[in-house]
Amino acid sequence: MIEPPARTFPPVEEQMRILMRGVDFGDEQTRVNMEKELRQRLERSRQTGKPLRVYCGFDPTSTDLHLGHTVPMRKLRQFQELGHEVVFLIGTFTGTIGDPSDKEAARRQQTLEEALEKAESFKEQAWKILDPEKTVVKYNHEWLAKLTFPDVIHLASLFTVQQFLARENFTLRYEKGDPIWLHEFFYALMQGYDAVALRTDVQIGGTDQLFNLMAGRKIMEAFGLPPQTVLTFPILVGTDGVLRMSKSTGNYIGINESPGVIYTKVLNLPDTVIRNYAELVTRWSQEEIDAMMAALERGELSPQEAKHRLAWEIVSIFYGDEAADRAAEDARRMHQGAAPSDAPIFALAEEMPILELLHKARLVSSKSEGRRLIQQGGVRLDGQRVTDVGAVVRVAPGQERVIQVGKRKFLRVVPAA
RNA sequence: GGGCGGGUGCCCGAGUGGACAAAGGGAGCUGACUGUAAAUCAGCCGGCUUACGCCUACGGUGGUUCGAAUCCGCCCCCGCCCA
Repeated sequence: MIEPPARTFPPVEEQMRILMRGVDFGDEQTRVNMEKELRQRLERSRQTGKPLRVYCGFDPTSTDLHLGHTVPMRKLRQFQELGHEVVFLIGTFTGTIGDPSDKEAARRQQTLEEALEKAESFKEQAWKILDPEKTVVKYNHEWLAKLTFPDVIHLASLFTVQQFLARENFTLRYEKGDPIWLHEFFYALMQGYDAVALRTDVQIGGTDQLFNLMAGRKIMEAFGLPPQTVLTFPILVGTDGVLRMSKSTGNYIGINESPGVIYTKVLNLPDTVIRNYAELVTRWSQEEIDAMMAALERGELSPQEAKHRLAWEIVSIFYGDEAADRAAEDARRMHQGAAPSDAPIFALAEEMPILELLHKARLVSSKSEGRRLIQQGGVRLDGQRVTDVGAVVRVAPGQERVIQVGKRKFLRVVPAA
């Protein structure tokens, strides 16, 4: 075993200031305890020159990462920049069970193959935030799938049923008479065992993960390891302004979505979530955010304007300033009924009934839907409302026509080469 | 293992032989209104079709019937209570 060369780290208090920003436990005592633990760990690491090992797990339940995922990832990035060792853990095994933490019902199970496939795309997207050179990627099926039944029984024996039933999401389902499958209890055990397998110093996650993170501490102790320090963060609400952002509730903003889509989704957020977004997904300092919120309060800044700033900032984080400028301009044009610059283009070889065109261009999911939309006045061709369901679209050489469905869907129709 | 109650469209949920593509609510979509959103009002909301209509659908499967989400058999699954 070769010892890695000792590193040097910034002063502990400087690290603490950066790392504790945004941390929220929902419980003051926990906060005090964890802050103290983290400080001790940082001090020791500074003395020994050994970086802390920090991790956060992400279950590959969909192919795309969204803004909610980026909140803990940005914290990982901070650890990374301070010189610590970051593990980007992909829950290839936990993802097949489904985390009951945020669910009123059990999540659909998937196969390991499906999870592995999604893990690949996760990894790629993660590099928009994390430094790939400094990140260790791990997959938890590598150790969880190898546990034997006695191992699992041992893990299970560390907890009581009451401890699990005390969790709100289980209590609610229990009281409602909704099924709670036994395997759902094992999620926390698996996540806790990840911490053992990784010999981790710090684990971070959303506040909804507190139970799972604490379970990890208990399991580490049972394995004779010092319990990990846990840091939790507020939940990013979704585009509905109420529920936690997640793909399954459809209220998400994917970091792989086009700049235009991200920009307009942010613009359409309810006013009430501006602070939540400003604090969790921007690069702004606390002072800037407080100033902006104060200006909003005094009516000096309109909510629309604040959301334009947010939208620009968020697009800029993932795509750069230029793309953010373009997205802002497109949003303005779209509001006036013009096609945005990134509207999809459809090459039309010969004239085609509009219903077929809408369907082929995937603006509608069926011809019936397209027919209804036309009857309701929801389809425009070059700004003119289409009234005839049987209308035929043709495009002259060199010409470009614009089809608009509803307020937000645009299509540019050009002649096929 | 036993008793009882259930499994309906994206979700919740009504429907117990024909009037059922299936009440109602939510979500979603379109239009009007509005400073975006929300709220409100109106419409739409399985597919194919100009339309008449046709096809697919009420856990699975096999029956009964002119006709089944609805009745019967078998199977699978969930909840509650008992063991």
